[in-house]
Amino acid sequence: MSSERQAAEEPGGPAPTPRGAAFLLTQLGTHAADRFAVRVAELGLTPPDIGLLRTIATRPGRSQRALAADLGVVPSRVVALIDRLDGKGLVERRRSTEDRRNHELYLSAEGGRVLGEVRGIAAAHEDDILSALDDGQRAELTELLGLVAAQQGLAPGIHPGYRNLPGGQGS
Amino acid sequence: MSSERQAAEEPGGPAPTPRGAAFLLTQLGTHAADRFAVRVAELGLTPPDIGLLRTIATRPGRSQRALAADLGVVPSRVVALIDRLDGKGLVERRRSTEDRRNHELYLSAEGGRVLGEVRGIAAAHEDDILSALDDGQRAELTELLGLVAAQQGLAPGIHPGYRNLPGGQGS
DNA sequence: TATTGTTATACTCTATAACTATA
DNA sequence: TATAGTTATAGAGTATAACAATA
Repeated sequence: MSSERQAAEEPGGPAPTPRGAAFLLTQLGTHAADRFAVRVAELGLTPPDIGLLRTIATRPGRSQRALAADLGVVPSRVVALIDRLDGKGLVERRRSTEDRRNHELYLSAEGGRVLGEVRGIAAAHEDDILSALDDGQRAELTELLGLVAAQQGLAPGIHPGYRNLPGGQGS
Repeated sequence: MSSERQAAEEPGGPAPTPRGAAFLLTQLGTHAADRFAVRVAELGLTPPDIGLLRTIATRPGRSQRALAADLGVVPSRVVALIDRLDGKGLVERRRSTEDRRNHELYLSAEGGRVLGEVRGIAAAHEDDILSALDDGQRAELTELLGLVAAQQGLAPGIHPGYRNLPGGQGS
């Protein structure tokens, strides 16, 4: 926040709150995540569920271990997440015939259908969040965010929220 | 995500992961929050701590109840957060002389000093996150994010992460 | 002996509800 | 009776470590 003003030197009013781009990013990122969570909750799903469905759809037949590595979470957490989706009939575990220790993960037909619904929800969500901007501004914003994400080393489509870090407020 | 492609119709490769602006926002927002958390951890503070320090600095002398309302959290949570900061000597609770039920909240001298350090950290954080962009692009991004934040009704400087919503992955 | 998936356990964060003191 | 702050408790989420089956 190179343009941030200091509190003690403002006699007229107290400390300004940060409005730098980094703060705006976390503020808007949390807001967008919250809104999306509300939307997919109507399907009985949580945002982590969605991430799993997407990842399995992208590369079907992989093991739970490999999925855990992709997402950057511990294997035991994948167990609990898959249990949920398996119980809902959205994901199937199939014992590998090559190595019977492995579970190959696949989306069920119903899982594929639900993921299609999620795509519709995501599109509506995008329109909602960006409703302040016209098409040109949306393209501009998307390009700038893409540049930042690439430079910061964020894997396309993998949400860093699967990682384990302290806190949660951010600036 | 109006430009999102469908998985089943891509024979060459499996489902693409979302790259719309809304997904980029949550991805980058979470990433920026994580990075900031790591930075302030060196001061022994968490991101929620920072938000409290900032809010108290902005409007000193207010009650815990009022602070809870500002941040959108339950009063009992403010108790725990202030306990932390009080124990570190950064915040002072003073019994109101007008209504002895109230605790007026103030930053200690040390608290003000630490908040100054946080401003430096926030500036370095901003430079880090935006290092992919030149000055013109940073201004452009900040303006676009400001438009979106205003339209979405986000209060300047108040982090929505203080709210209580399900999930955490977002799109 | 090493690896996959699982279970058992503990820890952190946060909300709800009951309680104390002041009004 | 109502309100400010506090304490006690419970629930969700997630990690670590021990375990069983398979290699």
